[in-house]
Amino acid sequence: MKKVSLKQVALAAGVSSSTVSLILNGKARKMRISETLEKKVTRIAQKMGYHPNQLAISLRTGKSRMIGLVVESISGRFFASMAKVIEDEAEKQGYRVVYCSTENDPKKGADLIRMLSQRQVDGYLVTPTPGMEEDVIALFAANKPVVLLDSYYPGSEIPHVLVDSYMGAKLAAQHLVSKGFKRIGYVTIDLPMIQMQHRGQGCLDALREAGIRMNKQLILHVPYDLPIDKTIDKIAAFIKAPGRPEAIFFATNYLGVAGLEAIKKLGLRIPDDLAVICFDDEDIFRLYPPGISSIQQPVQEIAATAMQLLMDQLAAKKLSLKRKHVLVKPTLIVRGSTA
Amino acid sequence: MKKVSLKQVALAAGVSSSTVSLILNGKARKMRISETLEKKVTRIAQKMGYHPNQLAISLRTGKSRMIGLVVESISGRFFASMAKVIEDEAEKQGYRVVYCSTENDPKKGADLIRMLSQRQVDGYLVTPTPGMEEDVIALFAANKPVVLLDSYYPGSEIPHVLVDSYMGAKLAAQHLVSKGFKRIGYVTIDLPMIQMQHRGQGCLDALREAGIRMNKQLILHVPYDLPIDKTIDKIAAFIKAPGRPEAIFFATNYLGVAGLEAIKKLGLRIPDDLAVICFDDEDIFRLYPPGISSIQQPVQEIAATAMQLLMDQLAAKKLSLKRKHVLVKPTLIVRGSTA
DNA sequence: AGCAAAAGCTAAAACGGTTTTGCTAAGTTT
DNA sequence: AAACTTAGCAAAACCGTTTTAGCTTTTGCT
Repeated sequence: MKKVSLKQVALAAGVSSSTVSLILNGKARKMRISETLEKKVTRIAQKMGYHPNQLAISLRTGKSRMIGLVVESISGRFFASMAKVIEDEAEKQGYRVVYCSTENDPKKGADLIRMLSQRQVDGYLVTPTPGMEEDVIALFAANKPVVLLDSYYPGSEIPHVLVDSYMGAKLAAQHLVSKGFKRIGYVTIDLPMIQMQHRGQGCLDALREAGIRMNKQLILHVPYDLPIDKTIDKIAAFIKAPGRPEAIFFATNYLGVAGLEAIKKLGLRIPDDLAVICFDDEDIFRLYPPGISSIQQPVQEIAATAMQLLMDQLAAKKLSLKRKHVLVKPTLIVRGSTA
Repeated sequence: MKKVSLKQVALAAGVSSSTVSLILNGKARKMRISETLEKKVTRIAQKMGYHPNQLAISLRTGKSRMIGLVVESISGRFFASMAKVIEDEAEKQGYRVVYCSTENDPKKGADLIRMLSQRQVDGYLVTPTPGMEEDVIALFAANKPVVLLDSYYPGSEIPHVLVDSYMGAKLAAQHLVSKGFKRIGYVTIDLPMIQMQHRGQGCLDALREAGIRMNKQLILHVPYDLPIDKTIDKIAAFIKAPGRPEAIFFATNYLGVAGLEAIKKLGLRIPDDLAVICFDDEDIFRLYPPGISSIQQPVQEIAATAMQLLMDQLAAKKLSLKRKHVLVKPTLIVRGSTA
């Protein structure tokens, strides 16, 4: 089944390996190989079950036809929803996708970039996490095709595509306001990533414009490396603190799910005791009674656009793209949790 | 950042590339390279930012240090829960994992195997799906390390590790019986995979042993390629059919989630109107009120064992393993849905 | 007939490493 | 002093493919 090399085919056909290579790559015409021979070699290669060694091809040509996808967590929803779209898109263009997750380990990100580069991937799709900034920027500076997903590095020119966090957060907050809620809580994660700042700002602006002032007690910053049960406890404490919110806006779906657990633990009813909305949708939000409102990211569009940007870079030698930074529009999904 | 080759390091150090290779691979001692030179070359390589081209190494050594993981769906839960464990385990042994999904496309499975083999992966972890049987068997026959997950091919000797479906199904059915339910429905998927037969048999035996006879109307076979909304409708129809079940046992978590949607649609209350238990746990089952009972697979154990089996094959030249077929024990998780 | 051009294919270098063998010079034996 | 070791490194073969630059043999033309 394996181990059939060009050389063996050549031997069997009684020709040189270059001839076989030319024929099998469709360059027979260009190289004036006779049709008779072409047919013969093709048949023999077929019969012997020849399949080229992709490693050798990559080594020789310098193109691996692989792109690396670096995400935060391979079990996460972002990955799950993105992966298939990206893979399909890549396949259409003849590329394979290699998935990697940083698992929030600052140094693992750098390692992964290095590892992908050693394996000669042609392009990189990465969701920026703290700790890999220099490596990604170095990569792009070295003229490697890179597209950032879900976030970006302010000050760097690296192409990216992500949802409009500011707009999404504003939509969510405005929705809560329109439902008559006054004491609106905001639960966010304590990570220095730019989109988190945008979400906070969007929420703040919406409330300010509605004439609602936000005090510190209505904002919860959850440390990013807190274990899940501690996170739930922290949110529960936040919910039942004096001056408790009537509605909560969770800035990520991870926090939203933790929030649901906290609410369940406290025995509160949604939306009667507490309304809930969450940035970024989740399977569970659709199903969980009474349905959790959310800000939905157009995942399909993000993935497709990112691949487009990447393919542009792969194709172009030096051609500078026009739209390198894409902001896609989120959608407000209203469900029972904010009724 | 890139493009530093062995040769360049050798040139810079004023030695031959073989010397550099030997030193960088720790074979300096064995080859009696002077310590002075070793230090010097190491330093220079470091300073130049040399990183070996993995493709070239693989081509030369014949080992890619990659293993291929072929699953049904990359967005599915099975993948999500398995991937991290496998990746961690692989990393410990210095291997990278390449993920692929067949997406239930019979011919894509075969393509993937071929593709992985062209990329010279060292070993294969695959969840068998219809349509790739011959290819996987051929692979194993060609002496490639292969381990099957989640299912297996009866009659083939390929190592596998999976949960004891028969026992799991029996546990679930017995649990329902012990709760006093008489009219127990069984919803399964119409796929010819062996573990599905075991689940059906386990359920049947449990009921028979309890003196409950199962009639055809209490069994629903959902066609495997039915779109999700049709599946939900079909389950809903099954639930409200004459002679409706008091409790339902879903044979897969996919069916279980669809079932929850159906029940929600019908406005039934769990467990008052209908008790529910499901083979294979899901995140959502923990959270979904009142908690959905399930048969939990020890995912961690499955993944670790599978990697163990694979690594054994990778290490051994011909050494036949003792335990090639592993059946792990499932656990009954009792939640509110069967109270 | 003589010569250039075209046809049809191959040799060889290159990609970037690993690994075995070989060569030289100094040190050790006898 | 001749014969062996041994230390220290370089040469070269090899992995499987692509690709360019030839090398023969025909064919076409005058």
